Amino acid sequence: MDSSQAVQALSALAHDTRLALFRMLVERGPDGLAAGVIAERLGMPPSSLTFHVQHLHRAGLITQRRLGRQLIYAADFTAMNGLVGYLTENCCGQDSAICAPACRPEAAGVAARPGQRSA
Amino acid sequence: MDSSQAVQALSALAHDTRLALFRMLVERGPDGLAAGVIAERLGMPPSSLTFHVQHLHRAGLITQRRLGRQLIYAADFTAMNGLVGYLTENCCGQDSAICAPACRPEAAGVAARPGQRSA
DNA sequence: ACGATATTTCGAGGAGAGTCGAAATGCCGA
DNA sequence: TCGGCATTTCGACTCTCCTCGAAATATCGT
Repeated sequence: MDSSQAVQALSALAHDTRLALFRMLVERGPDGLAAGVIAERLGMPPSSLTFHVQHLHRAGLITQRRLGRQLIYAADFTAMNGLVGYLTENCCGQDSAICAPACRPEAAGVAARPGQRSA
Repeated sequence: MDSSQAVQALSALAHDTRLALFRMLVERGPDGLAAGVIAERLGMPPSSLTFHVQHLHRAGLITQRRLGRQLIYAADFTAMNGLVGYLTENCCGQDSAICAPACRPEAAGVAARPGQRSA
């Protein structure tokens, strides 16, 4: 991931609606969610949803697949992975460790602590 | 860090100039850099620099302190820490590990590979 | 083939971001 | 106190983002 890709991904996530949308897809996992369902949950007209979904798609943060007459969107964990990696390596200090809360081995084992993923 | 703060931080970082500015401050470390120096390095007029620097400051990503007649800006690692933590916990899947490249113990040792921090 | 459903594309409008020169503010040295 | 340097504030402009209704496209069931 280069800095231009990072800016695109950051920009895609830097909006209330889109961050909520992305988190919804992350929670849902690989199954993803149909555009209509997302629009309804977010309470916005279909055309507005398309705008945001495309923004995230262009940034490579979500995937799109067709299921009958529905379009299913799902979070692309690999891409998010890349973004977090970029931020950690380029924006968290050279001697690392300064900013590595995501790197606590304990956290990996426990994972998905109920209290933290409030939605 | 709540989602509104995350959006503000992401938005602050979601711009070529500001991402470059922030990375410059990260490289520089706690000593920080004077506004004038940053403006010169980035090749932009002082008033434009102020605009971007304030954006990052409002988002809590950088600190400001006065040194004589200069204003020194420095990266706030705690804030960046918070952002990366937020993204890891809320946008990387509940069973974590899915998106934890920042968690390779080896990476911590190597860190800041010269080739990566190009611009 | 036809009607219904799901979603996108198009077009227009308003709101906010980004840019920069000129003027104002804050701080230093003499 | 006065001139000069470092930086911010102000004002105006352009450009892109966001929003949403209406029309177009794609797929399914009959």
